[in-house]
Amino acid sequence: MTGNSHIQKALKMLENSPLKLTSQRVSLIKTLFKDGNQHFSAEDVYNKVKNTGVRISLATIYNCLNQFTSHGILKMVKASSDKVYFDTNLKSHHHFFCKASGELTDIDAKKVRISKLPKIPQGKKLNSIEVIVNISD
Amino acid sequence: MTGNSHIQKALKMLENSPLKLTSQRVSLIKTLFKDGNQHFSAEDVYNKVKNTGVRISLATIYNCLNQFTSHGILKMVKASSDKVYFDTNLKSHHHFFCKASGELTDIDAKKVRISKLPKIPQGKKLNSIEVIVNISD
DNA sequence: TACTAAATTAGAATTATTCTAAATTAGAAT
DNA sequence: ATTCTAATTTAGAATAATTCTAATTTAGTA
Repeated sequence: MTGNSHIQKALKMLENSPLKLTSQRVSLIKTLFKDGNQHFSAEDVYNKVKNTGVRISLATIYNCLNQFTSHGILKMVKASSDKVYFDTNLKSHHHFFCKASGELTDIDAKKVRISKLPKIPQGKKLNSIEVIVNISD
Repeated sequence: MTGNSHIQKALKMLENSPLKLTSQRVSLIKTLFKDGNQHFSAEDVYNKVKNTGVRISLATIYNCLNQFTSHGILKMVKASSDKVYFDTNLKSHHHFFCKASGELTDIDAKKVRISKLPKIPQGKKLNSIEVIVNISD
């Protein structure tokens, strides 16, 4: 184990972005990408980081998560919940969402095939397709 | 025109539900279902109703929209926005969402075919599949 | 007509998120 | 190395959507 490759890849993306390499951003990435694909809210991240001993303000957490998202280092997921989740899985994929438990799980893009789609409205271009499979107990 | 059939159908659903037939609920349904399939936020509804001369408190709007949703008289839609939208289109369908304009448009279920889907996790059951086609200018 | 549980309401409370303005810092220029 | 400047961080205030509270009203039943 010569360093976690998820972390390395994310740090590389940060370096290649116009964002400055601050200690907060580096700590954040190390915490977020440590355990592979994960979903978390801003509050989750705030606590996760706090547990590592580092202290980053909630405002900074929000700032960074949003900036990471707009620079492709994270994805944002909105399921039928009341808060935004961030996703370290950057590959194209979909989600199971269980409203009762609030649980969000990845679905590999390969496991879903969309074989028919309507034409995109005049003057607009396709950006992404999100499939949310709502499940319950 | 012997009365709007969308309104009639929604009112029938209200009557068949355990919800009481209050003047607020009836006004709401008449306003919401007047123009066919529509998407609106709670605030939109509040203003829409106010324009008809009727006054219903915002708390009641929220209460009713939520109750209508859980009794199948409305659908709730969450796109990549910061508020919840309610949808009078009860048929199974999907959505185009343009983040820039905030515009949400229906896609008929027939225009989308999902020909492959992963198996549902242990002990859970499939509830619904939501496809959001994100578009931009 | 009276009764009771459900519904409505104003306004307070809550939650997630963004904003503000002051202090700090990364990275470029010297 | 030192200085400089724009970007970043931060605490705390502000905002926006939504839910809660507790008092009043009402629908539908007895």
